Amino acid sequence: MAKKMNFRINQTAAGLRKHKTAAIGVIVPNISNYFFSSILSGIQQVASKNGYQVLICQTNESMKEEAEYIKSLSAGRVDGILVSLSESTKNYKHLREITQLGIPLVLFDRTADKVNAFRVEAEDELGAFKAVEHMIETGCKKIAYLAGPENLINSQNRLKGYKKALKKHGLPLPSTLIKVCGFDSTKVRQSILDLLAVHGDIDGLFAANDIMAVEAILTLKSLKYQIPDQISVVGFGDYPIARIVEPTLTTVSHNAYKIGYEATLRIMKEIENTADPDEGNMIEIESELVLRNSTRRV
Amino acid sequence: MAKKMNFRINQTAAGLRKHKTAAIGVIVPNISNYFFSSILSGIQQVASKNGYQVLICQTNESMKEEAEYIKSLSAGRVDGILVSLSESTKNYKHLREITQLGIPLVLFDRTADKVNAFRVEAEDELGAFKAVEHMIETGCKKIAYLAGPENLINSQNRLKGYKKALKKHGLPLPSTLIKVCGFDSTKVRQSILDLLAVHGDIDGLFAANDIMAVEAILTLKSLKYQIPDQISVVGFGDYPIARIVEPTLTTVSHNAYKIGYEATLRIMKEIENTADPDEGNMIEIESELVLRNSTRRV
DNA sequence: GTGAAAGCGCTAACAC
DNA sequence: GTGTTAGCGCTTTCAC
Repeated sequence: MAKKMNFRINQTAAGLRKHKTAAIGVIVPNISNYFFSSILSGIQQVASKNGYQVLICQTNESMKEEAEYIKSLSAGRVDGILVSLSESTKNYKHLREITQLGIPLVLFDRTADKVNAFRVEAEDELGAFKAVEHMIETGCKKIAYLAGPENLINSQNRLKGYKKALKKHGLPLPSTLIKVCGFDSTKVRQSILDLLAVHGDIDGLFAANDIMAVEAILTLKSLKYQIPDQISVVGFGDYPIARIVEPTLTTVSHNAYKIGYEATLRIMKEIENTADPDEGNMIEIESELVLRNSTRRV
Repeated sequence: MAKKMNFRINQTAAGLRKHKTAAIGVIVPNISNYFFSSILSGIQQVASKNGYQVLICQTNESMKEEAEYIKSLSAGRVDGILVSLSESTKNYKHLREITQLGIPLVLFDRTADKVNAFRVEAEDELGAFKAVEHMIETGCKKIAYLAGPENLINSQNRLKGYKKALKKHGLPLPSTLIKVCGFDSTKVRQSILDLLAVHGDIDGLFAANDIMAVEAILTLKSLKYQIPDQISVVGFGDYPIARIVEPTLTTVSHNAYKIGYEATLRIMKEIENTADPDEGNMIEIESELVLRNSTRRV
């Protein structure tokens, strides 16, 4: 009979009654960035399979928008919230509010350890370490770093990995080898010119993401540098452009899909009160160095 | 007082009472595809600015999942639905159901004119026509076409544009010049080998999207063809890889963001009953030919 | 103007 | 088992 009348339960009413919306809110800096869209794809897949809808919000790297979305989502719209912090997020009041309201919160990729929430991170430090060590092992003696936004924990961790690798192999680290570009490909060309003006003998360049790395390759080629023979280049993220640029880009692969997958598993557990307390307060998704032609062979 | 207690209205309850969820459902084949993620970005931006939340669902090109999401969304979860059809969608029963329920529906990009819903489309036919005419005007005499999935209206329209351009300029069109690859880059290499076996004198190649076009460039380069001098290549979509591949790819730019923007404007009008009846039942977002180095100069 | 009350569509609890 | 009812948190209406 219900079928005959094509009856469908109204999720809004059911949600009101059950104090459950069966929806998860996701806040990301930029939907159309390949890395985030891959994470979103993972989130959507798992959530959907488990009967949750996914509400997606885009902060455009603005802390203000981030706070507004959090407010809006936490007003009974969703059962739990996944957040990847914006570049400009410098305090975490808005995040603490949702945990105080008792709404489950999980941070992914762009995280903060000053918030009491489970974190799903990429292996930023280890990934960067592997990348730089690979450059050293293939003969680089002077490796510059195009860094990401300074207040992002990811940038800080990648910088740590870079420094660690240099230190381990006894290479000097003048601070002038590091240029902060902030994930922004428009600053890459000038940064490289500045670097080369001070250090004409750079033989390696590590960039905080693939977009910057590809821009670096294009810049260096326009300056008639041979890649990888004169300068090796490594990126971060394994974006589609990494396989296309010439030479193809050696890069640290992130497994974005798995980050989304794990973050969603965790938030569902928190919503359903089945989270394992032994799991700790974070997991790291393994990063893998993908060797291509912008670095030399061993 | 309300502020002091940090009171926030419960959207679920308000939605139940007002018969309004202030949410828009979006169904796309693949979130992590650059074209769709750019559209989603546009949708999210406009919706959010107008007080709507965005619920995103991913069909993975499956008609079955598409139908399930439509069922789920139309059960009182959203005020209107935006759909971009999956590759495997061959009938439209599930779409007609939502219009029968009185839920506003707008189709975007991957549309169907057999459904009674407003459509926001890219200029597929005109874009393809411009692309092929440009190849002809720069000296191509025998242009092959790597086609997309046959049942998608976009593929059909691009094919029309291709044929129209050849016809206008009096070029012959043996059916063996058309290879259906289905947006799938894995089939490109074999298709090109097959094409060249029959037509060794091809001097132009038009691909239904940039992913295929880039794969074509890589294949042709591996076969020692000079691009664009021996063979010109044009793609469709203006993905980030188009600027990176060597030679850089001439392609038809879609304005994905605007497609999302316009689709959202329309669905909001339908939800709020302010849709202009004079607007017709579709709009086309202008496509633009972006000239790069995979085609010759005039 | 201010305040009380009905009811949106559902589910959980309880009575039969 | 089957049927009835209260109430989730809000908005709208209607009475004051």
